[in-house]
Amino acid sequence: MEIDQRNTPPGGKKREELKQIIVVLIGLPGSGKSTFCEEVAKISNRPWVRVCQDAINNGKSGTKIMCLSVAAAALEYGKSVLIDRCNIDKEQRADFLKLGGSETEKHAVVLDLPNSLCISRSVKRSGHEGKLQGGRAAQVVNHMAPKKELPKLSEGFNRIMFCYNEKDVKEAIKLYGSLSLCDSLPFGCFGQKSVDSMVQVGIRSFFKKQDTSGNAKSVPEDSGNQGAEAGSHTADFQFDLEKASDIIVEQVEEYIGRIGEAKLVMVDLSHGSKILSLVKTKAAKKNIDSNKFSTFVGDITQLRSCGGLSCNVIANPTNWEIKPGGGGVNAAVFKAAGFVLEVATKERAEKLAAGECVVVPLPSSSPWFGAEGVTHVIHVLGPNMNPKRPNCLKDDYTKGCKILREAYSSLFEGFASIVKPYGNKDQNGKRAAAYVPENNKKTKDSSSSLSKSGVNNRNQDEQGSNTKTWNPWAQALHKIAMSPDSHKDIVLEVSDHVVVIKDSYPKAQQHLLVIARCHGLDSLADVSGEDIPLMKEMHDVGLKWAEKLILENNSLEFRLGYHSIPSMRQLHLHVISQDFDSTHLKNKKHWLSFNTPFFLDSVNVVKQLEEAGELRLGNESFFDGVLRCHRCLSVNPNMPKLKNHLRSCKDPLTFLIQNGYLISSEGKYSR
DNA sequence: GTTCTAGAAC
DNA sequence: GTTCTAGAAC
Repeated sequence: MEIDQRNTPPGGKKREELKQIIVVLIGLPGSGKSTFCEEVAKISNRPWVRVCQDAINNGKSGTKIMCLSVAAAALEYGKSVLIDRCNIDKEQRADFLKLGGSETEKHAVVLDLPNSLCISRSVKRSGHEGKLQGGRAAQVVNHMAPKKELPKLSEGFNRIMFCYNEKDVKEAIKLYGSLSLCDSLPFGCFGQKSVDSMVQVGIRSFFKKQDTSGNAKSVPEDSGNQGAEAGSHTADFQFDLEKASDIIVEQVEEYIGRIGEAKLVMVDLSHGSKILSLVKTKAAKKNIDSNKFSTFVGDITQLRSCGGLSCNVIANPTNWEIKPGGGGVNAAVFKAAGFVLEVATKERAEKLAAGECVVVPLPSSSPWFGAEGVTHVIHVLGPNMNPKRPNCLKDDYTKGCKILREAYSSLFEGFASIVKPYGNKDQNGKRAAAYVPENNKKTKDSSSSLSKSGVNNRNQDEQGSNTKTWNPWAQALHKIAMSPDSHKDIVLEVSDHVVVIKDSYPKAQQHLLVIARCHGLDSLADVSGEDIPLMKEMHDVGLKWAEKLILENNSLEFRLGYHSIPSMRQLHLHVISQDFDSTHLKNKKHWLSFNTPFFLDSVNVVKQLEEAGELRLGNESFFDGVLRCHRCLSVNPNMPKLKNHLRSCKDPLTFLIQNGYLISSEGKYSR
């Protein structure tokens, strides 16, 4: 099931690789950043997303983290991104350079127009998104101007373009606006005046932190020095091992009954780990079921690929700022999970106090999600007994033990909250496993209390349909599948294995359901490898109907997929046009259930079953998300506004096209 | 899943 | 005042 290569370029040429670019605009207020972005987007046929800090918060000014999050999502969806904020110094730019993959090109466009021009423009403008206008604008520009710092390739940019006047800007707009999907630009610095002349025009402070060595070091490697926690030492485990193992076993014993069928495994990288053997012995003494709690020697970041263990949830002994660094498990976890974990973490909590934890659902764009099947990371902060680190408890083991106990307790509470809904329903199904790294205690204290909002997430895990009771209103599809003859008025097609109907409450112009007729297949949770032929048949039937409907109206585009956790009983495939133009599309859940990873594309479901033999399902935490347009990725404040926006947004569905998920008159799946 | 509606948000 | 959301009931 691969994309039909014939479809994409109309010329029949083999599809070239799509080049994604992140362009970091650099310039004072009034330098023309927003105009640059708007002009480029206007003339370009490439899917640009403008990430504007002045308007990112429902049209109001937002935070850098919001910008990072939106930019990361846009890149994930195959868009190129324009970062429309001042990005005046290296520090401001650094996080944006970590976005995207190694294939993503990082460009800087410097709008270094005269300060006087920036000021006069800012003062005069009205209706500015960031409300920066009038006299205050002049103040801000004057304040900001001395802090300007010239970007360098060594920061991580592939290309830097300097504009000093309106003519330069126009040329840059033309250049970026003319880039088609697969075009690239030469790497290097372009248009830069000589250093001497720059000093002459009085931008001396651009050199504030300039590296005079002339070395253009590769920056991406130095991620270690983020935050106070970074250091050359690995996380020194200086908690008394006897005491620690007592507490661990005691806490495991207390919580093991509360996590249903889920399992706990404690992991250490080193053979002959003292803490592992102590815990193992003590757990055995207490007759803790070794099927439910075990120890394991191996790399926590590669448990599935190298250890053969299928785990969803990883406990991470982090630092108080919940940031990468430290060199131990924490550094490894952040590295394996990628930058999206940092973004997802920041959205849930800024810092942790000792003994606290935060549950972070891992975005599906994380490499760890795909490679190892990790769905959640629980960051937890333990007590610090190392005098070389701040907030050392010295030898105060009364306090230390209390905090360690709290740390494990909150960790297991967090884990239980993830697995609870389905964890104890299934007898033979998949399970969520929490991994408790050995050096799970460390470092600093923090004064602020943590928002534990992250703890209320539910996990996909197992939806044991054998035990699930379905409400009467949820039985309609089941009844149709079991006796299609009694529903001839609504059945479009019936075969031995499937029934096709129009959805009674279509969420788009065209919305069909391909329902499996098999007994005992209530939802994706019941599907296993043996159902692959059925799933393929459902896909083919859905595809056939989509193609038929496209023949009748070639502007329709379709997506085929399943809800991770359906409301209606009986496995059913949605065949839904991507206009989402329907009076029945009413609430957030309607939208999010089709436009987040809660919706699983049929091709991907089959692929996962073939490759892994089991499925990774989405969970209901996606329903907490924002209402983002599936085309241009803009965020809309409520459903009516989103629906209004959808009526006019014409951006291509790049993400779906790229992944071969979209069925349109332009192309189709191979069979 | 939908409908209805109280009350929150604007 | 109107618009919009979200929870209860089915």
